[in-house]
Amino acid sequence: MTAVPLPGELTLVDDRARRILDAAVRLAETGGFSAVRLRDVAQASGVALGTVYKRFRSKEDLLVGVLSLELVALRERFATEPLQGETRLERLAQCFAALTETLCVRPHLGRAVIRSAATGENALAERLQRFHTALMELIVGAIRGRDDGPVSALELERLAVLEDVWFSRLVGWTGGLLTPEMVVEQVARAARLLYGEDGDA
Amino acid sequence: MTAVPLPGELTLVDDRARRILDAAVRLAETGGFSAVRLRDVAQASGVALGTVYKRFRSKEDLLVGVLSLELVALRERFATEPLQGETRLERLAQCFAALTETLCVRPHLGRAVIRSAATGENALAERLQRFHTALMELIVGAIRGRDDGPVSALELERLAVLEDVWFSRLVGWTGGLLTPEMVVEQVARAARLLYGEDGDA
DNA sequence: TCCTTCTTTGAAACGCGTTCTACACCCCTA
DNA sequence: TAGGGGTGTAGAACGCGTTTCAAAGAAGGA
Repeated sequence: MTAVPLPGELTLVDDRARRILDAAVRLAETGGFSAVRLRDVAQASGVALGTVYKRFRSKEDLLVGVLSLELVALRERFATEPLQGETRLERLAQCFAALTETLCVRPHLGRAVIRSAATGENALAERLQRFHTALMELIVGAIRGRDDGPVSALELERLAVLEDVWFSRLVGWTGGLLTPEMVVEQVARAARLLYGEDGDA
Repeated sequence: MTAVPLPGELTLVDDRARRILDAAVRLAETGGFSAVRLRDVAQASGVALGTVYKRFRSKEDLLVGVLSLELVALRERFATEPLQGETRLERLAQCFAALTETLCVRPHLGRAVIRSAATGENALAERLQRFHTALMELIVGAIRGRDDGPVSALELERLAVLEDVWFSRLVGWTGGLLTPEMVVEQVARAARLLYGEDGDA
């Protein structure tokens, strides 16, 4: 009996898929994208190669699956320890700093995952769409103050822009053009441009 | 005698490299990334496979080279027929519309090229850095009005953000999530967010 | 003209993502 | 107890990016 993934939900993977994802993480941590050889993934997770392809459409699909797991972990972390910033702009910066840190503390893994997400394969669209939605929800939840009302459409547009900036800069990091600190700093600067220096709204 | 590429310059490719790039364009136009098989590129351009690898470090490198060629063509077009918009914001929107159109009129080619640029290979860093610089110069030149002064640092930051938005959304297009019209529209909207609705500054 | 060095060539070889095939297993229903 | 559909497995096979290598040109320099 295999668990069927619900629409919009990131998790809900069966036992085999979980082991496959774990193996992919281990391999990517040490050697990055190229070290995630699907034969090795299969062996390390104790399944046949065909089973890997039964769960994931491609190597990139698998690594985007890893990305989703990271997001779930971060979501739980934010649930237990909310961001501390006074203003929304501060919390925004902290949020993207945490997101960046999550990907950059294990550089090989982060690069592999981002590269996979950036590939732009049509087969990845569905998974990436879900990831995008979940990320947006995560950010919205993380930056909302205790006594804030609902986020406006304007706010959502700004957040989408910031997400784009973040993604682009991460690709720059992946390519060796930027450091994680630069990524964080530049997203924060973009946020200031969008919100005005004061950080109200 | 092989032409040595000057730093910061996109063109200056020798005859063989040019033929290789042309062949890559032809193949990518019809079948996209996967149709650009380097054996075919070599045969179609009349050189040996080793020569292709002498000029380009990888398949992605080759396709980023194609991207640079596109940029050169667009630069010449802007030089002969400047953008017509009244306000800087209008010209900005037109500029990104032209950029998007350039990539999206031949979808297979555009997707292949963007995918290559998004790969985040360290080996591509240098070439992409040059491309990025040239693109920035192109945009700055294209949106400057006849009687404008030099662009401010603030303006450059805003443009960098817009470039990020554009890139991210193009990746979205590549993945089948967005249409070219949506890309253009959303970049324009981001510009309005950054500049304020009026479009001065 | 001969030697040296660099480039190009043709072809083979390697690695790995991806697909395919044949077979075993398990659960279900008749 | 027999049969059948779905899933997993082992392993081979295929395609293509990339590397390697020996041999052939090509372009100076003495």
